Amino acid sequence: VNSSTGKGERTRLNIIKKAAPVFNQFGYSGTSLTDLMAKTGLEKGGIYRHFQSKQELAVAAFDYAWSESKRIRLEALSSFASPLEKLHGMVNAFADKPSTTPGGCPLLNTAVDSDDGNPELRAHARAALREWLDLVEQTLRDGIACGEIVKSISPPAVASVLVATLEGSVMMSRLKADRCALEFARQHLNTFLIGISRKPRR
Amino acid sequence: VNSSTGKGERTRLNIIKKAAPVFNQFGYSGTSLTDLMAKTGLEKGGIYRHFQSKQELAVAAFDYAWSESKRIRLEALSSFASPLEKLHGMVNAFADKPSTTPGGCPLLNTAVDSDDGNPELRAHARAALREWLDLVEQTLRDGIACGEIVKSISPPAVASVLVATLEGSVMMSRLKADRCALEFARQHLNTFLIGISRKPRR
Amino acid sequence: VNSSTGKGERTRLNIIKKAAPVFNQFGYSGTSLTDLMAKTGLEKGGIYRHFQSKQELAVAAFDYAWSESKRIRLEALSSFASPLEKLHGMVNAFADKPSTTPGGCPLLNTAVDSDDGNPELRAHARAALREWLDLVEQTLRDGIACGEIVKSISPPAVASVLVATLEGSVMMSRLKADRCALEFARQHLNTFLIGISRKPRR
Amino acid sequence: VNSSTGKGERTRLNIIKKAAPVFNQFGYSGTSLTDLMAKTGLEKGGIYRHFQSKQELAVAAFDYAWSESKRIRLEALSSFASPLEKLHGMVNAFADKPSTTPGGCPLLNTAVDSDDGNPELRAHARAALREWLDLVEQTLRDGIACGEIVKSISPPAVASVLVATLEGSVMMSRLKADRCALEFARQHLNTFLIGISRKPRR
DNA sequence: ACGCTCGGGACAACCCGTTCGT
DNA sequence: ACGAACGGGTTGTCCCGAGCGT
Repeated sequence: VNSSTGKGERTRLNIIKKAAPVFNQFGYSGTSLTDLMAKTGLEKGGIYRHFQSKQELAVAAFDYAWSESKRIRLEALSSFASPLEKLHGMVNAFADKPSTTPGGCPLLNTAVDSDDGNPELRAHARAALREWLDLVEQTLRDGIACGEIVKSISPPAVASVLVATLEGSVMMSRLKADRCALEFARQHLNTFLIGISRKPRR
Repeated sequence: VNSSTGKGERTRLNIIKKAAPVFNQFGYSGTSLTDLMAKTGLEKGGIYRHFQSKQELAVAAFDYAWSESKRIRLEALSSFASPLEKLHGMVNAFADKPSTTPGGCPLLNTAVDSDDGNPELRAHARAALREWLDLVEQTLRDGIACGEIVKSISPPAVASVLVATLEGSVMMSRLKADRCALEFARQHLNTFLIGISRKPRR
Repeated sequence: VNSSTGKGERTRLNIIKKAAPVFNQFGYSGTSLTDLMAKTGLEKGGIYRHFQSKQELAVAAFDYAWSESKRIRLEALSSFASPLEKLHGMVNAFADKPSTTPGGCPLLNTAVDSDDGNPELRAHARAALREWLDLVEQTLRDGIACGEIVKSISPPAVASVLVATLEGSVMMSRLKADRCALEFARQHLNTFLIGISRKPRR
Repeated sequence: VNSSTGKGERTRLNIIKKAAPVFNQFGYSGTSLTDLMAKTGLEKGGIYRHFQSKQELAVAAFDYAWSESKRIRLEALSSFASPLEKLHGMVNAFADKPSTTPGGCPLLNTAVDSDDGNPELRAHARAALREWLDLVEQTLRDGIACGEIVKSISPPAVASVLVATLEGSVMMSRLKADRCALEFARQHLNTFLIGISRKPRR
């Protein structure tokens, strides 16, 4: 609750912080408790005191990784006042640092990884996507409301395309081991955003 | 299919066909030989006669899944003559059947799954992406050459964005368990393609 | 034995004690972890907690078996004061109980068994042989120094022959399932030792 | 039966020749059919046509290796006329080439290797030892009969010691990876043989 | 309360010796 | 003589809980 909680709480958080990159890189079934032991410096018993199961830890690790993503990206947005600028900011922030945690975007990774079983993890990934889409949609609506963005667009559709393009690009960039795809996406989306903005009459 | 192949070859192909969906759904480390035994109806020894390792089988399964994807999508394209129509056809074919193999797009899944180790698998995924991008780029260039598409666009950039948007959308659609994201992507990309086409003078 | 050792240490030692005869009887590749599980009463997880691999356990088991051999034989020697008597004692002790561990002499067995690969195990067997030869050689030199043994012999040569005769005999006795070869060796070596001793003048 | 038997017989012999060194080096349970396939160039089915089981092949391989040993050593003896010279010849031949098959003396290896189960193999090893001892004993008796060797020795005892010393030495030489032990044994046994020979009166 | 030591047992991938149809 | 399949074996790792010491 408060920041200076007991030792247990600190250990728990430490485990999560150390575990998050591992899960993000190797996936749920690709990560073993032995890996986690090595990273955390704890023994299995020490880990299991704080989490009832590997899955519970994986969920906590995803939540942590995602909250870090949000924190970093929202920070980058705080300096912008107008909705349109915020949208450009989102695109640029993502293209600049697509992976806030080693291993790429936690949302993409977890979504793909939990596609089979693991509904718990999947639910959290779904919530994360929902959050992100909501943020974009709301910003679009704000832009429409303040006259920056044309009324004719559908916020859910635009938000969906924007997120999809970014996520698809991060996959491609990682696979090709270059940044091209992300740069192409950045340019395309920025141009697209200008296309849906209301131009001042002359 | 292959007419004069021996029994072994047929069994090998059968194993691959049965294994491909499993790997595509559960990932490399999420798929056990026991799962594969159940699906193929073979014992372990029977499987290991045809593949030296799980990894070799996984690679073969990916190659098969990807070749199926290509076959199905290229079939859909054969009826179109003009490059622009082909591009629309690609988008529509993908949006209509994003997963030619149970579990979603093999490229996306394998790219994310093999992000950690498994460089062999990764190399094949990379080659698949390269193929796809090449196909789109070439079609774009054909379109430019025959005057259907404006010269100002950059084929690599457009191809990258197109693929990224589709791949990102399939991830989102699967995660949300609806088809919205794919439909939004289809509409967006079709509109975008029209935007880069040369309009006949009136 | 060790008074203030933890439970783990006791378990580890117990595994070694149980494993030593099995390895000695069936050899390295002839011994399976399943055999060891049966003998120790532990599950695989319990065994692998204390040893990183089968090989590490095999090495520990050999060391234990050899140290037992030394202990038993050196005990038998403690009552003798003169070097010559010690040498007779060694021969007799070996002929009386050639196998301190079920399965025959660990040195012979391990030397033959590790002849192919398994350099780790081989190194330990080599060290054991070295130890034994050193002991005999030193005793011979002591005998020469105190005038019990003629100066003309070569301690390394005599030690080598003595050990070889005993080891060869234990192989033969086991193969023939009788004690003849050992008795012949005992008699031969005792006579030989008398032959190299300095007789008191009359 | 006759020398120019059919193809099957030749293949069978070829398998044995290729298998013998492998079994001799790695032992019965250390040798897999896969190893044998590699060495013989045959498939499993091809091997199993000629032998009902791995054990049957191992037995045949041992018999072959042993018969080769005998052939080579008896060849070396043919030039000597007197029993005493024959005995010296045996010692020297063994010391010169202790391993007629890669991996060391088949008798020693098989005796140690088959100490556990594998009574079939053990029986053949036992017979081989018996043969060798018989040969030495008979030569000793011949020496006594023709007056070359003193009557007071016991042929079985001397034969046993002679064989034991050689076998023990080959183990030691292989373990130490030098030839010392064999040379010490050669010298010791030759001296010993001189010691039991009847000296001409002066 | 916390963390570690110890052990369990199921399961991992992979290889074994063997049989049989062709 | 091969090639296919089998089924149980191999070593080793998995995730997890019980219990001890701090």
